[in-house]
Amino acid sequence: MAQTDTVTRILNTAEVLFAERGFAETSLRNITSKAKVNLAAVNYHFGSKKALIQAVFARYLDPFTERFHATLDELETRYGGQPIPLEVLLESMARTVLEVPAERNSLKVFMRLLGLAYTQAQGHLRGYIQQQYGSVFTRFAELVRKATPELPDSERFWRLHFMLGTVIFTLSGLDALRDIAEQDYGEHVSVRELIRRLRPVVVAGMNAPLPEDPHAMAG
Amino acid sequence: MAQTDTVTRILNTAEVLFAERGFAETSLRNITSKAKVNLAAVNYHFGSKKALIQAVFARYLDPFTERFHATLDELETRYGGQPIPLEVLLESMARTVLEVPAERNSLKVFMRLLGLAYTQAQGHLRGYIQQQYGSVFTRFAELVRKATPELPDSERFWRLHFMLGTVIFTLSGLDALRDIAEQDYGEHVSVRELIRRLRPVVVAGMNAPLPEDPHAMAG
DNA sequence: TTACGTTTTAAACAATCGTTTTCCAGCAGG
DNA sequence: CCTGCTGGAAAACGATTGTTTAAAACGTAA
Repeated sequence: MAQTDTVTRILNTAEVLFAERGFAETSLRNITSKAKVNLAAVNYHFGSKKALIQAVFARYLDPFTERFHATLDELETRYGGQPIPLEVLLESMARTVLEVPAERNSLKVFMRLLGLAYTQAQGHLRGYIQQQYGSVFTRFAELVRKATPELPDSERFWRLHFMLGTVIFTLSGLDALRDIAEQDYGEHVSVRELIRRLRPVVVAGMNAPLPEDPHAMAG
Repeated sequence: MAQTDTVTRILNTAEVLFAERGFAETSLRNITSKAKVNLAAVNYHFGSKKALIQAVFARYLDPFTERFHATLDELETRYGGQPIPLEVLLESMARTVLEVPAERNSLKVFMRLLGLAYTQAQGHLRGYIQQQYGSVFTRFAELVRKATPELPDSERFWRLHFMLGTVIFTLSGLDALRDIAEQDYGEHVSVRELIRRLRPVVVAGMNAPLPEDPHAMAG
């Protein structure tokens, strides 16, 4: 199928350009010219630029959610009702995140896209991701709840997002940070090296003592 | 001066729209029409859209750096050579961040702009901020170094950026998160409430145990 | 008043955007 | 044969972008 070739060439080029410059700053002409396909091909195969953006995300998130669900299945049977330790949960998530993009382009692109999805409002994107892939996060959050029964629900909610922020923010802006680190310390860090450094920080953050309540705590 | 009125009305409108939609998604016509000034006023008073973006940042970052330098001066004389505790440093930074926008619009706008500066590449912006306001961060990092002498330099560098990511990511995407939290727990969190929750997490993250080294650690 | 520098205004600029239309090439089954 | 369908190519669509131009309005000093 020559059609598939055009589609994947568009997707491969689009994901890189989106990750580099963002959605609004990347025109369809940028994509199609670099991908060596006709301009109209995007609207022909995807329908619109919005749909192309969603397709780029789906190509990462579909295999990710599938594998992550499988991983959680496996964990739940292995621990058979017993709460799964927080470290195991986080480690499993990190491993799944690392696995998926290995087959495709790079983890950098994947993380950068996640960061854009969060910050670059784009209305439709956040809704699409929430609706399409929200279930796996809900499931993960429920397992984290069982792993940290001492945490008030609202406190755990916020800490999960704090940690999500740490990881996505770091890996999303990795290129810029890597440049600074390299010129400051002359050391080049790999993504896996970074995740190794992230783990104890994330675990410590989740297990931090509860904030003292100044007036009254709603938790 | 009627000129100042136009300038500030442009800035006030621009910062809100930039924070809401991003830079590329906000046109000069959006700004000028909402600000009820002529379209050409932007190019007349600021020169270009890029310059307007930088001016928006400068209006927050100039007073911030000035106050933060003053705060650090005060801390250094109070502790007279002794290392300033990490909690004090973080607390001082948080207080300064909270102080500055109180006079103007809202903390939300300030944080959202910082998030955009990080993620929305915009080449010129990152360079501008780094070059214009890098010194105060360098000074802060040096004080953090003295406060955490047991940390390897590279480890501290990364953890500082981890924590920066946590705070900026959280407060930058606050609106979206707040919506989710509100519908999940029915509880409305204020920014100060969030910072109260952030503090123990950040401190714990900075003081986390060092990662075990799998092969060899360069730090 | 006249004159001058500053600010505002309306209009147009060229460039780029996402999308649509039109036409053509290739290949299937009747 | 030609009919129908799919994918690609070129061109044009109208809309919107940041920026510039030129003239009008303003306030102030001579």
